[in-house]
Amino acid sequence: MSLREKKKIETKNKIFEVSGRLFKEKGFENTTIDEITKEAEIGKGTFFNYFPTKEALLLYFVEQKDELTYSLIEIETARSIPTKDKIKNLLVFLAESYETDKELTKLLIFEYIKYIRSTGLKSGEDQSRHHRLSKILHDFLEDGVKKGEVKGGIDVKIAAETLTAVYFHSVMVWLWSENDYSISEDISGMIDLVFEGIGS
Amino acid sequence: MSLREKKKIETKNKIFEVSGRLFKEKGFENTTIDEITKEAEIGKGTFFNYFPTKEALLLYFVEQKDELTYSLIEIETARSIPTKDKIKNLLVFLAESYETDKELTKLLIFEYIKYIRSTGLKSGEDQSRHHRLSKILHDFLEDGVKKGEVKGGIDVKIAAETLTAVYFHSVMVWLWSENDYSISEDISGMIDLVFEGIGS
DNA sequence: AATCCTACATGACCACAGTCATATTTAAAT
DNA sequence: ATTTAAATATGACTGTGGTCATGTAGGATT
Repeated sequence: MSLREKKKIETKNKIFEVSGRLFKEKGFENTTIDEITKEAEIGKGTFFNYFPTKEALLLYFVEQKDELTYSLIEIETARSIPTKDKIKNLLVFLAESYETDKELTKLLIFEYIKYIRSTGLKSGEDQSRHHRLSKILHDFLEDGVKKGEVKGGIDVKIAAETLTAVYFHSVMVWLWSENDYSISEDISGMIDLVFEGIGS
Repeated sequence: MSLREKKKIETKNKIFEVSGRLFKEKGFENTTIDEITKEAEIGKGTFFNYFPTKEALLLYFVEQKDELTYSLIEIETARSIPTKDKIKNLLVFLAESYETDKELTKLLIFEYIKYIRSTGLKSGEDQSRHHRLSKILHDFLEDGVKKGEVKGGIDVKIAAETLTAVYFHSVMVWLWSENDYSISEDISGMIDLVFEGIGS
């Protein structure tokens, strides 16, 4: 590895380290680029050589967290249990992983939307939460059909989307609710309902 | 009405008029407060006497559009048709009302989230899209139960939330998709699924 | 009609994200 | 070694949203 590459990595790490600390200390909005660059002992312009915007930095944290979460999930859900339980476990686990820090999650979702708004989810490049989750659910459901636990006649794709919808909606409502209720029950109830159907 | 009140209304209208025109001409982001105030022939500070932020202005447009839409809906859905169709009509109608201007809708949703993020949907004051839609669906479903078109055993509240979830999710996915497919079919398919259930 | 009070108007000013021309450091070429 | 080229660093500068102390005009009080 050349000297240049070493320095680059070093600088990027320094920015992470410092900004991570500052964000925790005083929040994202109250931390300025000037502060970060001063603490990291680099010029202001240098920051923008590594991250195009302040938000891009935040986004990196999101990606890292997601990476970890999804890898955990894939292990966890490999167990062979009833399809419905598997789906419940998955969605509840995901939801609970946000439960630790409501404010941060709000911020991240917000920045995420801001991001996809400006970039427009270019050409499948971004396998975003949505597609990823949807795909996993899709697999679960197909498996469920094979095992006879899910109706054979349904469109698995639409079913996966519906469950994804239920999940995201629950998280959103929970995030912006004042009182701290358990999101798990909510999701669980909706999944039951989707399995049973509401038509008579 | 005093002269003061008249001037106030006049100024507010002027800001609307001018900003509406400029937003259409060059987009929200590319329109500066300086431009708006110059065109409206007011001081820059004056703008902030009427709207706390630039986004607040945008939000007003949202509210006005919503007001119109919901009043139309309440008339439209009074007709006595099968519950499922009623729900389909409602959600498809709502979704299609966004279909005319994808970019603007994105912007509005984004600003809306930004707004509720900062204010936190204080104390029921904001009867937001979500609660409003959820309530209408709730009524529809209860009516459906009475008419025997919806299962009696289910929790109507959860069912309403599930349908709301399906709706919002469809709109979101549609908004940020590249290709222009029909959102109506999507929603329609999901509603069918929720009525039938996916469990075997 | 003179005085006072209050609501509103105003633009100089500030904070901060992001840019860019220039400088510096590293690597390659000779 | 020297020169050349390319990558990276830098901070003065800019654009813009938002603030605030001060000014001004409408309306009440005498």
